[in-house]
Amino acid sequence: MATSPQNPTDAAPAEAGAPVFENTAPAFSPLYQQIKTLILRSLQAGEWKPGDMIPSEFDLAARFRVSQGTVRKAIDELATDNLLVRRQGKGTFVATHAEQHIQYRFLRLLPDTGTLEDQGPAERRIVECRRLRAPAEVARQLSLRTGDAVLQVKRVLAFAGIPAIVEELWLPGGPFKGLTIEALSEDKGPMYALFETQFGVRMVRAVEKIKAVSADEDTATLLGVAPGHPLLSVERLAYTYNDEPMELRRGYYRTDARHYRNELS
Amino acid sequence: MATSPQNPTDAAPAEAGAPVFENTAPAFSPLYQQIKTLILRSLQAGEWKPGDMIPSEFDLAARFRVSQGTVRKAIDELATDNLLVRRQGKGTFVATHAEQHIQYRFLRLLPDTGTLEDQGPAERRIVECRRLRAPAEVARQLSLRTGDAVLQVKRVLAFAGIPAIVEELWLPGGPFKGLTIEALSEDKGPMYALFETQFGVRMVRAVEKIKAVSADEDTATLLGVAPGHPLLSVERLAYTYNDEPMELRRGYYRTDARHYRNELS
DNA sequence: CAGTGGTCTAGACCACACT
DNA sequence: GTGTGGTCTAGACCACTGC
Repeated sequence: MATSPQNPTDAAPAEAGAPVFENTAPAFSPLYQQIKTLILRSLQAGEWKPGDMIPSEFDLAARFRVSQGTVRKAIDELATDNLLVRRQGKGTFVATHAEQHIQYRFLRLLPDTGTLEDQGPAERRIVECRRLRAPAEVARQLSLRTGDAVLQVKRVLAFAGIPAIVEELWLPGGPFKGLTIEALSEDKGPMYALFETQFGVRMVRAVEKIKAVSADEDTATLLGVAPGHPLLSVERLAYTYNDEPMELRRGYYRTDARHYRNELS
Repeated sequence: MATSPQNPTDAAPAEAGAPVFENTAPAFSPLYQQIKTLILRSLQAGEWKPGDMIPSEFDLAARFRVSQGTVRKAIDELATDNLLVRRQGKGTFVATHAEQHIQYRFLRLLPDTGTLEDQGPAERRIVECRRLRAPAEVARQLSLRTGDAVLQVKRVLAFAGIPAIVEELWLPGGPFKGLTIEALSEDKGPMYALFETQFGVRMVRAVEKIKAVSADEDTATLLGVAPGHPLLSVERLAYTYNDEPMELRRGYYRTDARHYRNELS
């Protein structure tokens, strides 16, 4: 490939698939960024599914007609974004919520004392799973129109028999068509793993807004505390590949014996 | 430098300062990691202070007798850790809490509605600054011995006249010898910036534990809420360069019109 | 203009995993 | 052994900043 994207030389006659076209737009973007975009596109299109091994750096370099080092830089950034996982000697894999040794990658509620995997796995109980029309606020956050079909799921998470979290999920009806309370209840493992295998939806990142609130009657009952008990209110908006919002989640966390852990840097 | 750390060739007679000595220990670490450690050591030693420009990649490469690309990789990682800041065309600089266009890098409390820099800057009021002996729990977290000298600071932060945060800081007495309530009160700008300029202590990262609690009498009065009002309890342990804990901070946040924002990925 | 970081390439060799 | 990612080098050129 040319040393300058604007000035291709003999080595690479720009054919179909060649990612270099700088002269078209005022914006300049480095080759590795273009490669990154192309890889992302393949991820979105489902060419490589969560858990799959993607082609080797060398193969991708040939496919995109750039050097292996350029592909490497693209993959490096996708790996630090947790979209890909590199494994030396084996290959590069599409990240997945299943099979990640940490069971709940997005759950930040930890016990105040004791180890990480102390009192066993979380016990899940699905309370409800309904199909209904999106309220205005839910629709806005999910980039839908008010009244569009959405799924509402309520569930309770407990540790060692003691309920710790009650939460309500809102999912767009289209991508999650066919989701039933039975499928949710029977499933073992993270819900986001089920979303991947059953609906091809991979949650990539999320933003949470946290507040302290007083428990209302219903929530207090579900969590086994007195009404008015202080709870952490956690509102999460989760996104799939293209910064497309795919889940709105509102949870109430008991923090008597647990805390929400956050790392700043 | 040699292509193999274990097998130096003619080009670089290992002299003082050469970072390569793989045969001494069973652990293998890549060259760029060793360079990273050496740069970190210079940062800790204060050879380059916050805001300073460090030598160019080329100069560092000569100094450490490695290629520029290897230095680049080391600096890349230090930059993603927010220890260094690269500025194209200008140089690489030591990160600082002052002069960062975002005023409070570690403060995650945002207004529910409105822009980032909406209702003006935070108003700070120092309530107290005392020198005393470390309680057991404080000492443990700061890696001190019970009874060692520590500084305790209490302050209130308000936005547009409405108090939003009350917090209590514990600082080790040694590094912060001479810190007075006057210095704190007169200071404009982030407290962590003052720590850098006055005490040479740079906070690099922090871990926060978040809970929901009910306001006690004193806290309620300071924050202008009723006792029992739900508050966010935020306990922060902040570290300087060598993962050395340097500040314990316990804060209570009002979250009526604000929320703690967190990004998951 | 010179100096800095940023991109891209090409090739060599190492460490690791599987077969 | 073969194939993968991981490290290291050397050199060329681009983009940005400030003199």
